[in-house]
Amino acid sequence: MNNIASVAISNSTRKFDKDYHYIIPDKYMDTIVPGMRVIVPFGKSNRLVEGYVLDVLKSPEVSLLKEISSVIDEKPVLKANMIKLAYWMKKRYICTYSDTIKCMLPPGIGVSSTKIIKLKKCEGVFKGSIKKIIDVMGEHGGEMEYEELKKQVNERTFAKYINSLVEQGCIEVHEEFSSKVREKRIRVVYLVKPWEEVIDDIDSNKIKNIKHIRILELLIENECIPVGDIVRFVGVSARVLETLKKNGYLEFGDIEVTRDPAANMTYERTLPMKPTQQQQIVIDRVKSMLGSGGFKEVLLHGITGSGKTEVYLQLIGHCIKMGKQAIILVPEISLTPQMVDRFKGRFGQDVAVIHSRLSLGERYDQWRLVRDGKTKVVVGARSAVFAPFDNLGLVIIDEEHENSYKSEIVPKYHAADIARQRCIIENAVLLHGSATPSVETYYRAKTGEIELLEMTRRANNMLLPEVKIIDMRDELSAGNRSVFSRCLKDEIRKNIANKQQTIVFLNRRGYASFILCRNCGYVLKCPYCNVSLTYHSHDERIICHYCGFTVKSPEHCPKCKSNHIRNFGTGTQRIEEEVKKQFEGCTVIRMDLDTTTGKNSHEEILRNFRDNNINVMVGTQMIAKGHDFHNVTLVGVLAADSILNAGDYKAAERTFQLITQVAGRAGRGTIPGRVIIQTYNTDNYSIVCACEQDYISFYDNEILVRKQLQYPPFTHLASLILSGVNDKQVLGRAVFVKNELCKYFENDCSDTQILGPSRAPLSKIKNKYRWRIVIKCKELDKLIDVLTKVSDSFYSNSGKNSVALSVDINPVNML
DNA sequence: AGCACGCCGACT
DNA sequence: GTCGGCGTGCTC
Repeated sequence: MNNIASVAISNSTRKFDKDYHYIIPDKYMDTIVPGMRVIVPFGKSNRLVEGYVLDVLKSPEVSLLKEISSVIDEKPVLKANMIKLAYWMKKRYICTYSDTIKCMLPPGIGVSSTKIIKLKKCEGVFKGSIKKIIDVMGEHGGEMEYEELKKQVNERTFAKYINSLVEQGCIEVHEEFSSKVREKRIRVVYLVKPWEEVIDDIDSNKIKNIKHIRILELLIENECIPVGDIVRFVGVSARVLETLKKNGYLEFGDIEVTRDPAANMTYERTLPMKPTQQQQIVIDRVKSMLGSGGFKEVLLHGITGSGKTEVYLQLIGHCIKMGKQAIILVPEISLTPQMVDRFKGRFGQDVAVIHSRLSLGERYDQWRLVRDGKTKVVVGARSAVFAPFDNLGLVIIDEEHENSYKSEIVPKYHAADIARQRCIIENAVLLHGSATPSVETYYRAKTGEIELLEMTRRANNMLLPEVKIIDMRDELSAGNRSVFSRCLKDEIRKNIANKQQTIVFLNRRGYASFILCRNCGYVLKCPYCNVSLTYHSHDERIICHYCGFTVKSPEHCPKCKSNHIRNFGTGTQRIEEEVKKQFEGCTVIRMDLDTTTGKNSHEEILRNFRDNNINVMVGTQMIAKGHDFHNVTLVGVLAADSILNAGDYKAAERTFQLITQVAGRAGRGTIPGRVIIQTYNTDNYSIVCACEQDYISFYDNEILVRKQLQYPPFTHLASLILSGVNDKQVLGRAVFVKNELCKYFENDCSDTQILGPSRAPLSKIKNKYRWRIVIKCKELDKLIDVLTKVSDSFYSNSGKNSVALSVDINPVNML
């Protein structure tokens, strides 16, 4: 008999996270299946906690098991595929079951408990604090929440008094469990008398109140109507309905409704377009993969404008026809109404759109629609990779190179890795799409690990913009100290005069400053790591973020000895002011993280820019994506090398991707666009290749650099961050971790490098000091294995000192 | 994490 | 002699 449940405990820590076995009581024998949440007694005090049933098995290995206390769900919240994924994630990300499962469930679904105290009998004489407790309870009708009572009694040893009162049988404590989200139910009314009789009653003047007649007429036409609607349409109070109930006409009831964010929207139905020849080849190839029924992974490298989205739509359509489900991931920033319209327009009710602006309730309902098989497609950002389908056919990751696919919180997963594992478990096809694929993915495609499909022609015959690179060293020697080159200034003036719009792009990253000589263009680099050194103002030193190499900030350029050496880091805000100052009467709008905090501010700014024909928009990467502004004919890229010098091994790649994308914003209309790129590194390959929109040359160059410096895809990186309030203590723990690492890597250390500990790039956040250890290792499995051992030993020997360890395997951001 | 057990100082 | 401080160890 399968009477034992293997349960993962919610909110556990690594230290005690494993499957615990519980007896399934007879009354739940037929209800409990894997994937349900239960309440179980846990720990010495048997406090009741939420748990997830991972498995149901036979006969106990140990006889002293506790029983499951109660069941939370009617239907499992996790299907078999998701439980498999949870096992895998726990290993891969060195986290807890609970961490992984929280990714899979909608926020707010978790139960929390409230302790309720009830007064039973209060015989005898009470004094002091005990009397106070009894009195307060009495004032509240003999029943109140534990926390509330504790607050009112305000005694240090409150818990003790409560325990003794429970022992005496004076009071009773029980726990109630509830979630933040639940199904939305509304009150409805429906007829209980046959409608023929109701009509008779009306015709025979038995009912004299006109409002009663109106209500009954409505109910004859509609089976059941929400109370709120009747109140609104007929203009009566709910009282009137009570009267009708009393007279035996109607009855009240509850029905469940779905909170649909798209309920009041209409979408224009779009039909599949006839694919171009290149699109057709891709579609046919992926269709045949879908037909094969096994796991397949493919990269679609399609240049901007080659019509990737239409390919996605047709593949998803095919997937639905096969009776399978599909997930399409897009960067959060791309989840704009235009994008949603396109999917809703094609698939209607079959598609659920999940984005961060949904309320908890809306999210919960969308999640349930997917779980219950009521939708077949999910469009969403990173977290949508966990959509609870059970017959997955296809996962598409659009703009696969985007950083937003990497989670910044535990577990620090990359959506592509989760998608791959899901597709392996569920025999589905994984498609990465991008105009500028990440070097890692393209490498896998070139080496034949995954299939490569290409679309090299534009579907819409758009012209490439004319790109000009401006050497800012020339500007300086010509006496121009402004942030704008003379050329860009002229072009902006022209655009203002011609009533055409301009986008000025600046990748502002306050802390990512670098040191550059404005005379010769030399950037200070670490002698050991070939990355830029960064300036730390608090001790006026320059530091390498990789190995910890540091020197006092120099006053003269080490190369040309000039004193034009400067610390760089200009923000968009300063540029906005600068535009206003330089171009009289110019209207300007700024879009960056600081101006888009509001709910719809993002859309608002873009609409304002378009509709009011604002002259100049200044912004960070968020302006780089997706929007077609037909009147934008000029794009200026300031400090194109700002990321290049940020001290990250992905810097060149990111620079290339960003410039390629920003340049694509110019000339989307009929007038050809101009792009002006200002830089001190006119001959850097990432900038040159971006100007020519030449991905292949960029890749060929970059892959050599990666190989030479042993960076991904040739190794796997791990970043371990130790943080805590006491700087010395943190360093001490970092050294401990380093020693542990050396110990475990000792046997085959030949292809592994352990760098650090050194101060993390963000050396102090919220009063916590941060130290970092970076590991480069050729074998992922080995790396994970060692890191698991090291973090286990870190926690089992953590003592009272409060230093936290955060492990990120293959981080996308080294800053 | 939370909670109990356990072994030493300042109070009735 | 007891109350209660928080170090240590465990959680089916």
